[in-house]
Amino acid sequence: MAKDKLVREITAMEDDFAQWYTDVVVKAGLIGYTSVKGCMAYKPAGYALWENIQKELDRRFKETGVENVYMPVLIPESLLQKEKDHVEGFAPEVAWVTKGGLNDLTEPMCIRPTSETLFCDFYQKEIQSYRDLPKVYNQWCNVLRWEKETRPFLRSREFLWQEGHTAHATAEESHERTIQMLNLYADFCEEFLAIPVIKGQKTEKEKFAGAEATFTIEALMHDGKALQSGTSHDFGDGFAKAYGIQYTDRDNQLKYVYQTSWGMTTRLIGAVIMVHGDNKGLVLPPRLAPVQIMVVPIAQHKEGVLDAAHGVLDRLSARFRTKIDETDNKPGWKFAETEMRGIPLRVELGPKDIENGEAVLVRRDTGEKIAVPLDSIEDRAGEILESMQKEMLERARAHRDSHTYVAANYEEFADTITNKPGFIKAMWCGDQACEDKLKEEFAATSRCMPFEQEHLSDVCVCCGRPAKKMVYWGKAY
RNA sequence: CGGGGUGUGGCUCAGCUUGGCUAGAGCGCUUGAUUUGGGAUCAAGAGGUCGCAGGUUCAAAUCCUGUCACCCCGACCA
Repeated sequence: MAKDKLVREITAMEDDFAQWYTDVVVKAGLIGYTSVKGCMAYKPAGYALWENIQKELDRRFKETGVENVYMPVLIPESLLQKEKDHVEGFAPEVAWVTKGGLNDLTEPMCIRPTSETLFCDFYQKEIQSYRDLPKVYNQWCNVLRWEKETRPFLRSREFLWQEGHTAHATAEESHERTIQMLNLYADFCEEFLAIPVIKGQKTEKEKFAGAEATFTIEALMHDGKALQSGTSHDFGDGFAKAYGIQYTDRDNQLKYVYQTSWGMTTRLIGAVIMVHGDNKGLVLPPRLAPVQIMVVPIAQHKEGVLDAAHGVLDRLSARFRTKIDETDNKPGWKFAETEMRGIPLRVELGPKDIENGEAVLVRRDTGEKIAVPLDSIEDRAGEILESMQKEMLERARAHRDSHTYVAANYEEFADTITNKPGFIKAMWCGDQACEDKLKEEFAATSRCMPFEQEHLSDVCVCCGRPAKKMVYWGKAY
C-alpha cells in the first residue's frame, strides 16, 4: 500500500521518460510553473543548485584570469544587424521591445539572446592598443530566446547562464583560450557534477552563428539522448571586422582583434537530473548538493531524541552542508522526501540507535544502510560522500560507454539509431548533405567531431565516399 | 508556424452527448486528538467569477460564435 503510493508520485522512467523528468523537477521542489510560458519560478532547492554551480565555475574561471562584468539587457536593432550570420542565426528567436512608456521607440531593441554584439560594441570603444589586450571578461546574466517548445531547464525562454567574451591580439591566443575554457568546462562537469563528457568540435552545420569554430562538450542522458552541455567558440577576427574592433600593435600597425565566447547554462541542472536521477527522484552528486546530509530524528516526541539529533547535526554541520527534518511527518514521509530531493546522505537517529550509541547512514544512490558509531560519524559520512561522488561519475561513464555504438555502414547506422538509444560513432565525408540526410531520415544530428579520433573505416557511413572524420551522432535534446 | 488535445477549489479530474433545483470526488490545506524505524487514523472546517467575451433560452459548466492560454506531436534552438 505504502509502496503503491510512493510509486504513484513519480512516473517510472522506463514507462515515460519525459513525464518522469517533469515529475522529478516538480516533486524535488526545484521549480514552479508560472503564468509566463517557458519561464520558471526557481524555488530555493532549484536556485541553490545554480548558486553552487556558479560559485564553483566562477572560482575556476578566476583561476585562469577571468574578470566579471555586466552588459545591458537590451540590444538596439542596428547593433544586432552588424554581423550577418549572427543576426540570421538569432533573428527567429528574439523578443523585441518597441515602446518606451506610451511612445514608440525610434529604434526597436531586442532583449539579449546572447551578448556578442554588446561586448563587441564595448570592446570597439575600449580597445586601442596592444597594451589593452587581452580582455578576458565574463558575465553572469539571464537571456531570452523565444523558443516554440519549452521544457524546464532544458529549453526555457528565459534562462540563466554565464557568457565569457574575450579579445586577443592573435589567432593563436584566441584559439588557445577557446580550448582552455572547453577543458575547464569538461573538468567541471566530471569533477563537480559527476557527468562524463565528450570533447570535440561542431561541424559547419552545427556551429554557432558567426563563429569560425565551435567546440562542445556532449553528455549522454539516461534515456540515451545527447545533451550539449557547454560550448566554446573561436570567432577568429570575424566579429572584429564587422564591429571595427582594432588596436595598434607594437609595430604601429592597425590590426583586428581575435575573439572567443563560451557559455554554460541552467541546462546543466537538467543534465544532472537526467544523468543521475532514478525512480525515487533526484540524485545529487555530493559536491553539488546544497544539502549534503539530512538528519531525520525517529520518534522525535520521545525524551532525548531531538536533543541527540541536534547534537549529531551540530557536529556534522562543522564539516558538511546539513539540515534536520523536525516536522511532525512520519519517518516514512521524511525518508521519501529526502530521496525525492536527491539529498546524498540521510542520518536516521532514533531511541534504539541512541541506546546503542550509533546512527544509521543511508546513501541516496545505492540505498545502502550503514550503522555507524556516533563518535566516528563525521569521518564515516565524509568517506561515504566521497565515494558516492566518485562512483556516480563511474556509473555515468559506464552507462555512456555501454550506450556508445559503432556503425560501419548505412544499414548498421539505421539499425542502431532506430533500436539502440545512445551515441553512435561513425565516419563522415565532411559533406553537409550527409548530415542533412541522416537528420531527415533518423532525426539524428552530428554531436561533435571528437578530439580523440578513431579510424573505424575508410568511407562515410552515409554516402560511401572517402571519410575525413569520425563523428559522434545521436538524438539530442 | 502546421496537426491533435485540454481549460471546472491549491493539484488530478468527474459532470457536458440529452440545458434544470444548493456544481461533486480524491489528494492537499486549517484546527484538535491519537500516532511516529518506509508516504498514519479519526473528527470538525475553509476554499469554486466552471479560461474570457458575446449569443440562444424561462433557465447555460452543459448549446452556438469569437477569443485567449496551456499541453502533446512535427519544423527551429543552450
